[in-house]
Order: sequence, then C-alpha cells, then structure tokens
Amino acid sequence: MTTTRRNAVREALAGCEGFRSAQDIYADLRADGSKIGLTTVYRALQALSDSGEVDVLRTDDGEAVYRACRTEEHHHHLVCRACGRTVEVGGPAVEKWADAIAAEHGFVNITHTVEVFGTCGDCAEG
Amino acid sequence: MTTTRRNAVREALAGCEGFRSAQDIYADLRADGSKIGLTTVYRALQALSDSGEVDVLRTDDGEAVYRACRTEEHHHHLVCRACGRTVEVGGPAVEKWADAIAAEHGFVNITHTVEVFGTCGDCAEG
DNA sequence: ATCGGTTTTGACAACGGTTTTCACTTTCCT
DNA sequence: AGGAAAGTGAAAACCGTTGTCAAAACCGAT
Repeated sequence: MTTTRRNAVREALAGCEGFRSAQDIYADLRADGSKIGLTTVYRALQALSDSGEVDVLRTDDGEAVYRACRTEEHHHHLVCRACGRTVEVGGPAVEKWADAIAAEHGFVNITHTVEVFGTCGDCAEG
Repeated sequence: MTTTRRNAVREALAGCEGFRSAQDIYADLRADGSKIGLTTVYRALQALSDSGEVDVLRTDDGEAVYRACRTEEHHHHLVCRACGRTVEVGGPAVEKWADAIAAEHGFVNITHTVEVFGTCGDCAEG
C-alpha cells in the first residue's frame, strides 16, 4: 500500500502534543504545502484508528479528535482544556473498578471510556 | 417554566430505561399523537440538560443521547450495548483515582467522563 | 372578553462535520 | 509495456443539530 498520504497524516499527528480534529490536520498539511484532500485525511485517520495507531475521542460538540499515542497499551488521557496538552495515564485501578462494577450487575464483555479533563500547571498559573 | 412541551419531553425520557437520541424522543412523541416539533424537542433537551435534570453523552458516531437520571448526585453509567438498559453506578474509587492522577501531573480543576459498556445478563444468555 | 406585550412553538432553511460518489491518477504484478 | 487494483481529491450527498422568523399561545392589565 502506497500510504504516502497516510504517512503524512501519521507524521502530522506525531508532531503535536494534544488531540487534533481531521480538519485541523488537513489545514496543517495544506499549510505545509501538501496537496492532500480532506477526504484522504479522513480516510487515513479512519485507517489509523482502525489499526489502533491513534486514539479517537469526541469533543463535547461531537467533533472527532485524534491523537498519536506513545504506547500501544490500553490507557486513558488527562487533557488540558486550555492548551490541549495531553498525558497518557494508565493504571489497574480503573480497570479493576470497571470490571467489578460490571460483574456486580451481571454485565459481560466490558469496554469502558475514561477521560479526565483539567487545567495543566502551566495554564493554571496565568 | 412549566412549558407543557418541556414536560412532555421530560416524561418521554422518564418512561424509558436507556439513553435516547433527540430524534428518538421526537418520534416517540409523534407516535403518541403529539404535534411537537423537532426544534422544540432539541430546545427542551438542552434546557433539561443545562438544569442538570438529564444526563447527556455522545455515541461513538457523535450523536447526542439523553437520559433522565434517578439520582441528582454525580454518577456514571453502565450501559448494555444490545438493549440499551442502563444502570447508574457511583463510587468513590474512580473519583479518587481521577483526582490522584490529576494531582500527580499538576492538573487542577478536574472533571472526568467515565462510561462503561457491556452486555447485560439478559442479552448475554441469548 | 379584549387589548398589548412577551414567550413559546414549529416549519423550514442553514450549518458543519463526516461520508459517499465518481472520474482520474498512481501503483503493483506479470 | 499493459491491465487490474488501489489510492486520491473535488464536489455532492448526508445527517444531526442550530438558527430564523412568523404564527400561535400565554398573561397581566384594562
């Protein structure tokens, strides 16, 4: 597979700290002189998220935002709502809690979404 | 205030167990003979969620879904992805974990979203 | 009841993010 | 080279949601 285009998207994502929308990435690439199309950006992001290379989440207004994550392992995000800086956090605590809660109510085949939002130290001291 | 229309939406929500989209509720009300408009349903849901009477979350495809919750207190949801049945779960464990994680990285003013999806006992034994 | 005004309502249009379509190009395989 | 298969991008379609605006319901004061 060619994926020259997909690599461009991958690298655009790798170069930033927080979550970015498809249109953000499109704008970035165009600003860098790429002739990529919006459609291709969407396709690349879909492929990358299908393959687990990037994490996706939805903003409050329903927009999908993407991020290239450092680790392959299951993790969650602590996102600064001012600057978008994101740190990956993991820990058995939540996982255990989710499993326990689910078992308690007879639910099986569990998945969960956990995201934490706040203001990071740098942004807070303004 | 006591807008009859808003009450209609409130009751439509109160009568069901899981999360419903705005359009679902609109369809329900119309099916019951109401002449309510879609716009009004959206407005009512917005008002109800602003006032904290209903919880909102986003499905994977970005659609907003609403639910009338039994408790005023902060809680999370365990949702059956087959039938939509939802149980409200709470517990200091996650809250503590979120606070600790945030503090550890210097984040303040924390909020978090936690949702657990699975298959409920009834749906699993099919 | 009736008048003014405010508020609520709903058909319709507009919007924005995402997906589909489709014709064109590029790549891959032989 | 040559033909099939995959990739690409502009524009159109889609769909949930929000804005517009005129008509309708409401309400307090006559």
